[in-house]
Formats: sequence, C-alpha cells, structure tokens
Amino acid sequence: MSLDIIAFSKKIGVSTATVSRAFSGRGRISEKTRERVLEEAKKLGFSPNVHASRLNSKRTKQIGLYYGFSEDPIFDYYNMELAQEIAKAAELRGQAVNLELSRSGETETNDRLRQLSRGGGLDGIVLVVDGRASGARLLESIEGCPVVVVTNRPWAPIRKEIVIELDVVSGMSEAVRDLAEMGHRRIGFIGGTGITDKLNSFREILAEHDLPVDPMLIAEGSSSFSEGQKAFHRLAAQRPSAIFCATDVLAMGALNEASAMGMGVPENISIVGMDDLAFSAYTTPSLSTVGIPRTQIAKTAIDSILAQLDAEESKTPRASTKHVIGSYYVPRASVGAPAT
Amino acid sequence: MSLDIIAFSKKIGVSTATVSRAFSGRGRISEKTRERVLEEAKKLGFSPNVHASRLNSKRTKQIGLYYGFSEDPIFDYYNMELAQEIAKAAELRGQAVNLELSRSGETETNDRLRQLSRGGGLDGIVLVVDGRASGARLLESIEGCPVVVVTNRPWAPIRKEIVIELDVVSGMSEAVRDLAEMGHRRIGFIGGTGITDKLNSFREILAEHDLPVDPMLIAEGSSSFSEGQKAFHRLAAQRPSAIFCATDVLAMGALNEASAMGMGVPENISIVGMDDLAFSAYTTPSLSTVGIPRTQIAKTAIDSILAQLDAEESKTPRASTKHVIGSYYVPRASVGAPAT
DNA sequence: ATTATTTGCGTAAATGTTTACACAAAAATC
DNA sequence: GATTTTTGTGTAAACATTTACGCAAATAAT
Repeated sequence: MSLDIIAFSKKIGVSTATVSRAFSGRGRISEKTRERVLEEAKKLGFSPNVHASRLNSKRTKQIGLYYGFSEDPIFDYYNMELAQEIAKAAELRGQAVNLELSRSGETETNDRLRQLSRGGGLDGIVLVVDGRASGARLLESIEGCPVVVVTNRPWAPIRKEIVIELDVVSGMSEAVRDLAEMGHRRIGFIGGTGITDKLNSFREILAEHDLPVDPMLIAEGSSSFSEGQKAFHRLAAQRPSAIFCATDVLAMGALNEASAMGMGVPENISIVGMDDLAFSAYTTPSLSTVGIPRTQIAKTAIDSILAQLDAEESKTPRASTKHVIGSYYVPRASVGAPAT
Repeated sequence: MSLDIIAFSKKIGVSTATVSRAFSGRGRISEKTRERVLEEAKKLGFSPNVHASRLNSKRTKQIGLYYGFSEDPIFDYYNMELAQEIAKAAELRGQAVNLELSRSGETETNDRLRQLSRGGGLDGIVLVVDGRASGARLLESIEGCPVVVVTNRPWAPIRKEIVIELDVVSGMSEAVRDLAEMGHRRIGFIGGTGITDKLNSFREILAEHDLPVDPMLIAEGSSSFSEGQKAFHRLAAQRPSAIFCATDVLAMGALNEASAMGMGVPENISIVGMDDLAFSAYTTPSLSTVGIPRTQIAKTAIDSILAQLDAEESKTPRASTKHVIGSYYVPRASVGAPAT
C-alpha cells in the first residue's frame, strides 16, 4: 500500500538508515541529504510508520490523561477546562494527549491503566483524582512509566510518583478576608460530597478571622446546579450576608435561586464560587470565584513527566516529588458590602 | 526491563503464539489456556507491547480528533462538549481518543495530519471544521485512513470522506415558530463572524413566517460574551421583542447586558441562544436554546470510521457518504410572550 | 472402527523502523 | 604531506509482537 522505508530508500538511492536519520533528526547526516530525503518523501508520499518507529526509540510522544474519581465518572466543566490546558501544554512540548474518560468500573480502569502503562504506549500518565483511596489504587496499577497525580487532597507518596497538590486555602483566605473587610459576619457555605476538605479549610479560615462558624449556615450535598438552588433556598432562611460555594456550578444554582426568591445579588447577599470556570465571568451578575491556575498545573504536569523521562535515560535516581499549587481570588460583581 | 513475550511465554511454558492469542482473543485457543495465561500475566506483570502489536495487526484502537478552524485555534465550550461526547462514544467502541488542538499555523496542521494519517498511528480521524476552504485543505493532507468531517456548512465530497453535516435550520425554525406563535414580530439577530449561514437561515425562516427582516435588528461580530453585551446594547435601542443569538455565549452576554440595562428577561425581551451547552440551563433566567444532538454526532462519527475500516478489510468499494444531523429547540425561562 | 473434521498449540517468517558498528572520504592538525 | 579527527553513509542486527502454516490430538461422522 503506502511506501515503506525500504522501498522508498531504494527508490531515492540511499539507505534506510539515512532516511531514518533524515526524519528523526538524530544521528549524523548532511543537511543536503536531509533536505533531499524529506523533499522526495513529500513528493512520493512517504511517511515513516509510527509503530515500527516507536518499537525502537522508546519515546512515544503520547501522554495519557485519566480521571480517576471515587464516584461516578465525572467529566465536568472544571475537568474539561483542565484537560484543555493539559492538551495545550503537551502540544507545546510536542506531545499528543491520549484522552480517556473513566471506565465503567474501577476494576476496568485499573486493568486499562495497567495495560497502557506497561504496554509502553505512553510516555507518561497524568492522573487526576479526587479521593485518596481510589487514587491510590489506580496508581498501583501503573507501572513502568512516569505518573503525575493531580489531587486536591493531601497525598503521601506511594511510589515514585510526582504529586501536584492543589491548595485551595490561599484563594479562599483571600476571599474570606475580602468579605470580612467589607463587613460580612454571617458567611454560609454550600459544599458538595467528597469535598469536606474545602469545608474544613473554610471553618479554619473563618476562625482565623474571628468569624463565627454557624452550623445552620452550612449545607452539604452533591455539587450540581440543582443542589446549589436547594441549598441556597435552605440557607437563605438563616439570613447569611454572604455564601461561599464549593464549586462555580453550585454558585450558579445559588445565583439562580436568589433571583427566583427576589433577592438581589450582591445587594441582599454576596455569593462566591470556586473553580474560576470561563463561564463564571458570564453569569449575571458575574461571579466572584476562587481558582487554581490550570495553565500552571498543566505545564507542571507535562514538564515533570518529560523531566522524569530524561532522568530515567541518564539513570539519575529519582524520588517522589511534590508540587503545591496555590489558588487565587477573582472578585467580581456577585460580591458587595452587606446590607446595613 | 519489563518482561517481553518471549521471556514470559518461556516462563509459563507456552509459545509466544499462545500468549498472543490469549491477549488478542483472536485465533484458536482453549478457554482454559487463555485464562491461565492471563492470570500468569497478571501475576508476573506482563503486558504486551502495544507498538509491536500494532505493527502487525493493523488496527491501532486510536482515533484522532482535530479541530481545523479558519480563524485562530478555538477550543470553546461547544467544542469541548463535543470532544467529550466523542471520547465517550469512542470508549464505548473500545477506541481511545487522541486529542490535538489546532497547531499554530495551517502548514503545521497539514504536516501533522499528513504524518499521522499516513504513519498508521490512527484508525481514523474526526475532523471538525468551520469553514469550507480551510477544511478542504486539511482534508487533502489526510491519506490512508478513514476521515469523518464534521461541518456546519454544506460540503461537497472531495475524496471518499464521510461527512456529518449539521443542520441548524430545523431547530431554529422551531424556535422562531414558538416566538411567532407567542406574538413576537420584531425579532433581532446577534451573529458572529463566519456564521453568516446561520444568519441566512434566520432570514429565510423569518420570511416563511411572514415576519419582517429589519436590517437594524441584525448585529454581526465575533461570538464572544462581550460582543453579545455590545450587540444587545445596540439592538435594544431598536425595541425588538425577542433576540436570537448565534451562540449561547453571545446569548449570555445579551442576558447580562439586559440585566445591566434594567430590562427584564423575558418580560421586556425574550432571548434565544444556540448550542445547548450544559451551562445554558444554569443561567438566570435559564436560556432557551437551539442545539444539535452531540451524542448522535459522536456516535455517527465513530461508527462511520469503524464501518469504513471493516469495509476496507473486506475490500468493499466505498464512496463518500453524508449524514445530516438536525437540530432541536429547548424552550426555557428566557422566552415569554411579548409585552403588550 | 475407520475416516473426516475440528481444535489447540508450536515454529518461524513477517511487520517497518532504529541504531550500533564499520568504513571510506573529507577536514583538521601537525 | 602524513596523521589524526570528524563527517556522512551503509550494513545488519535488534525491537516485541502477530499470524500463516503445519502437525498432532481430540472430536464428530460414517
């Protein structure tokens, strides 16, 4: 069918080695020959077969992106935006991204990860997890290629993995300080299941600002839009002056319900979200939110993988490394001074 | 490093052929041996090398997803949601998705596509394009693997490609009919560059409903949120009773500006978007919108590729095929009867 | 019980590259 | 001008599988 390297090299009168060198850029080859080979290749329609190529040179130029969540497979806006950044960062380093959403069950995901990591198909794996336990089990299925674990929970190293720990506290602190300085005293919290960490951080931060932690001002549930509506409805009865939501989508639910209840935002109540989704700038009023620099997460992840590959090649011993990425606060129109 | 098939097969006392058959499921092998091999593999930590495997069996189980846009590389919410659906559909068929966002320039994208398609690294390519010209050029770089072109413009076959043409007219018609029946007469349009097709369709549909097409009620620009705000501001001065936006993001800009101008939606003005993003249900008020079934696009795309591969294998002659996928209307809170 | 068919497995020849090694020609050094 | 070094290219051995083919054992047909 399509030309192979032997036929092609014969046709243009050089050896396969020369052709290989022309394409890979590795090895010694004169600039003139190189150009001629590439030109002829374009003319005759030859491209080297990637599988044969990868069978030898170990790098595959592919990075796998996996989401291992303790609950149902989620691929929400936050993760979509993160995936996009990772794809961009990978591309800048000449890597393609192999995207696989969560498999049906944990066993399947484990099998798949084992297969992929050991099979040599990937230069590295970026594993985004939310829970410690399930994440750890997934990690154990990965063997023989660098892994970066992106997590929002504290993570003690299991193997030699690279950990990117997302720290929401810094951004939340900024947000709470902002609210406190405006005079807010009764600040509520709408959380989602599995994100009790955020709630704990919230409590601590309130305490630091000498603000009361009223259990009646705390709602937990899933992190869906409708949950945001319901939770807001419950909490509003307690007359908080501001509400902190664990995700932007929850915050949008809250915004929506506020409007339905005839409460003006921010005149009657201030609302803060978390995630800094692109969309959070598009709500009415635009949503104040706490975000984690996704571009930085992505860049760190990809760079770490490539660095680890290089280290492996030069036989440098490696140990688990941790990067902690902080968060920031974006004040927007959904926050204002409390009604007096 | 990790076990190869020769060492592994020797260790468990079978031939490499048997191991290969156990993993692939192809060829003749007794259930008992098969199970034993797989079990031992798990125990000893063996997984077949994917590159060596793919070098022989032609299928790679990877489908490439590319966005070829005439303008700057865009990977907006709409395309993210589409990508997600494609990844899901692929996964159901045991395919992984190789995601590459647009390269910096068209030449680079072309080279990359040529390399990937001829290199044998992909079972097929899904090419999402917005313009006819650039899409056609990209398509010409693809050789030697099935392609599905997803387009919202009329597309005449170039090679033997499969075309998925998205038809927004059906959904827009529904929407306009709904507005007309409610009594709307002055309906405006906010479009984006490169989507004059939608505007043309809009004009035709209005004409069908004997509604006037007032050029003062038509705004064109980019399809960003801020453009939506600006365009709404201009159009509102002309007192339309409803506005049709070419994308949901434009519509969100419109919603935002309406609120800023103190106009109630839908009491003073109705707003309809297009894309049916998940987020459009989360706005305040929730956004009526016209969508195209993304799940169906994705399923059609993946199935078409696999069908084409099968056809190739059995040497069935193939011709270009076109699937036209219609749109639907989702009425929500942003639409109501016009003020009398 | 004999023959025909099917089943299970091993042997060995692809698969299409890369790269270590060898070697001549060209360039640099003395 | 002779020797050393560098450069450019070719030869052939990996790389780790799959699969066509062959053959014995097991099963089915007569």
